[in-house]
Amino acid sequence: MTSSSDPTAALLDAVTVTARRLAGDDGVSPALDPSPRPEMGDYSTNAAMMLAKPLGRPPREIAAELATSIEEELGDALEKTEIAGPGFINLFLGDAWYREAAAAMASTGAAAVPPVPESERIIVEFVSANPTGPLTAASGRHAAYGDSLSRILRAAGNAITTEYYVNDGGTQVENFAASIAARMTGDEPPEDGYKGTYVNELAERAKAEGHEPADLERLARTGVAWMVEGIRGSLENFGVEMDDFFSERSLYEDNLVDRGIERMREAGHVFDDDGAVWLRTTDFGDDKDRVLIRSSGEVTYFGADVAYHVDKIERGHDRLIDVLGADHHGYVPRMAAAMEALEGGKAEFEAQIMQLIHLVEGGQRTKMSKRAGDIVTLDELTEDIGADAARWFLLQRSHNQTIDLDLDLARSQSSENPVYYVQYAHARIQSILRKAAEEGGEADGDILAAPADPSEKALVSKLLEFPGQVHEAAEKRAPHRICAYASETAAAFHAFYRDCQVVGAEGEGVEAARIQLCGVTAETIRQSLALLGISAPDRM
RNA sequence: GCCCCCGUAGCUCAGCUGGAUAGAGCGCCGGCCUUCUAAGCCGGAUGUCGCAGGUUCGAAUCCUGCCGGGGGUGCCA
Repeated sequence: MTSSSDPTAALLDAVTVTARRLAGDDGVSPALDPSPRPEMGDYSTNAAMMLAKPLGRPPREIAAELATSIEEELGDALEKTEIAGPGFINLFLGDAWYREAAAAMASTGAAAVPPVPESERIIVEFVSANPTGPLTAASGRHAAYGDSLSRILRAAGNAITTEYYVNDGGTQVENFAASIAARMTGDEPPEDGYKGTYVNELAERAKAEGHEPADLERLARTGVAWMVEGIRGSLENFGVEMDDFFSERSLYEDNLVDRGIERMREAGHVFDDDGAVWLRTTDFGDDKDRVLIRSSGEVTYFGADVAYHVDKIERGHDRLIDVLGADHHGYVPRMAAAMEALEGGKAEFEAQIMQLIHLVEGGQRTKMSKRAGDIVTLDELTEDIGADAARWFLLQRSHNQTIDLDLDLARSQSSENPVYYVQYAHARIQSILRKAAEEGGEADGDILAAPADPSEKALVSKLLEFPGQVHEAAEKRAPHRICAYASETAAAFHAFYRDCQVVGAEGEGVEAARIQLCGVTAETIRQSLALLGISAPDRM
């Protein structure tokens, strides 16, 4: 993880080494964080407080001892140390340290992220909305989250596949076909059918292409194909990279369901009762056993889904991440149990539960029911406020949190959307770099010797956080942290912009150093936005 | 009944594998464009971190109980 070329890692190494030496314990891992306030130095560590208990000595006393060792370890890079509060050691760094740090980022690639020590092959399944209607704004939240999470996990060094499970079998597809048929003949859809206006459009198209209302089988297949086509388009417009669409029906055609159930039967976890075939998920922590094949002979959704997950494992994935809606959380224990029953922990199953999103319009929450047709679609949302803004709104909060998205606000104040704040910083930098290129030729001098303004140091410090932020977002499955980081980075740049002239700056090496810093900042912002699936415009 | 999410500023929410004076955006009040993009910057006001105990040198953060809001709990998908 750490490398000597990473400036903050070098600081942390020095702190860790001295702390371990004093404690005689290789397990001690002190933290090094940017100081909360300038008077508290540049970085601070809690090392002394962590050692207080094992050593049985007052933290400030330990801190004094550690500080001396740290100063010896770091030499000239360090201006001074101070002991503060309950026992924090604050490190004060010189301008040269920041110039070297910026230069290191410029040479290794600003946004270089060291890979996780144990890289995994991960398949992320998300959206997987029924192909009986267009994607809703709620699906959009799943799409934004799953896509961004995948990008972040990939950036952290994992091998990622993204997949959409198409539920093209089952009763809801029959209802769907019946609804189209009804509209073709001018009737109302059945009670539990689909009533959205898009069904009328499908009915028109079916008629135009010579479908018979009586041929429900064919209507179902074609209708689903049309919807999947539309869903692919919606995701594409939304900037989602979906590697595969996996058909539920193909499970039957490839005989994967029978095979999966057979394997579970061999493992001794399947039993027959009341004419149905059950999986004894209670052996693995579920609160009741689950039906795989109904007494009618039909395979349940669960039965098919288990077979699908088995297939994911057989394709060689170490970890299966399912992004599921809050209404599916009760489903998690049984799938986890099934995976345990079958594979005995060969692969990790992990569910990420999305909480609800409420769209607020005219001060009222809109109900979203696909069957009633009372929906705001993802396409409408994308068209309303743009894919970039939509993705930002959907990603900026934890996926684990119910959110209100005020559509009126998103529309009317789109120019004040936080995403523009970040994009604007990027565009501003590009403008500076264009001007620097036009007036080029004078940007030389010793960059490392150039003095650094406080807002330059703050910006460098923020940029240095990028790899750690990516790893933290990956570990916590939390894209919203990247939103926060991108905003902070933009703010640090805007402050720098206020304080520091770049092109034509006075002083030995200062202009060159600042141009370099601008380049590193632009790259970091661009990469951050890329992790969110948001564009980084050069002009606004 | 059982399970999951949530309760932090007027609003929407970060922070929650414990650390210094609890943050951001929006909204509100007041300033800043002859200078690389004012979609920006600076200053100001606003908090019983739901309540009560416990653990700790230290709790918004961890533990227990309670209150309040939302969701789930099918031989549906």
